[in-house]
Amino acid sequence: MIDSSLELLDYQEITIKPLPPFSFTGTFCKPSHFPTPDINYGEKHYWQTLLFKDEFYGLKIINSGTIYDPQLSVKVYFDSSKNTNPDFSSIIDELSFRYDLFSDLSEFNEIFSDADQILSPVIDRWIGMRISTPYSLYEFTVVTTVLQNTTVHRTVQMMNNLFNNYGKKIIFDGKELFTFWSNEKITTVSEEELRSIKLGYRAKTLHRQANEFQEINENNLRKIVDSNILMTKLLEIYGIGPATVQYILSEVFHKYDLLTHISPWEQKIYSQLIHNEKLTEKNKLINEIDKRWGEWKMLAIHYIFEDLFWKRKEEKIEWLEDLINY
DNA sequence: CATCAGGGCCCTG
DNA sequence: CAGGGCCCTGAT
Repeated sequence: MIDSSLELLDYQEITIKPLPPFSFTGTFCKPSHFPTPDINYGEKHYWQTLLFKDEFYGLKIINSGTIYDPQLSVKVYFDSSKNTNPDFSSIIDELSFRYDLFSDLSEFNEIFSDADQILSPVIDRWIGMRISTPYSLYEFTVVTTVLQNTTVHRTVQMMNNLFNNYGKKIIFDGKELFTFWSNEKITTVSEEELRSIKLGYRAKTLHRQANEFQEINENNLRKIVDSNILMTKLLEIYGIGPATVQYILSEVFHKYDLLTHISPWEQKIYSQLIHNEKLTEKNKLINEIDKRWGEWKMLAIHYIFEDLFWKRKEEKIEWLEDLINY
């Protein structure tokens, strides 16, 4: 790429105290997600880029607290030559929403941490974990679009092609990471060009979405309380169908009370974990999940899922390997 | 080599 | 409301 990289030397350190209990690792590190070149994490540190209100930022998030007295130290790197007065308080608000830092999960913990056979050992390990995302709705929609009808391997390839062509490479804290691009940028790119970076028919989807997002105000969508109303709105976006909308509802908007669709590979995983069998009928699974976890079902599923993928990092789980197509 | 399915969705009939 | 088409790639 001709576009040169941008080095961010100045930073401001801000402190956020999430609502306890809070799991740093559980909230920031998601082993079930595929890797992207805008994020990097280690034991106690997490780095990501951020495109926020047309400005590029680099974030280093440090766990400087404990589960019951949580604290995050966030170094916000910025481009002091152009961005002389960054709005740090808006950045704090945005991170708080995206990572769901202040939600109260005490009811969830109370109901399930002792009595629930499947959940209680998982909550034991991951108490305070949030369903979170580093992304805006637009960015998340791009991710889910390149996930559709393909293997993880090719998804990774498509994301890298997108970041290489439309992202901005920034350097901060010794890290070299790409930022996401704006939807405006994609509106100026032809569908043919998108096809040339091997997005296949998704080129059309991404192009239409970029245009549609000119009219979408994410902050207004965040104000919608009713999950069903929000779901209906989201389904109006081209390329968002029943599978994708579930991920968006829980990961972007932190709505946990809707489960209407189960994809084939997830069906196999739930069958194993809940009924200890190869394949349970979809409706039976949906009913069982609703009966067990009610209003909290998507959060419960997330806990179980991430726990499973953490285990997978330590030891191969045979029945699971077959379901993950790399 | 050729064929095919893969963490869906849109569109048509 | 069921089912074909969609792009590319690695597996067979």
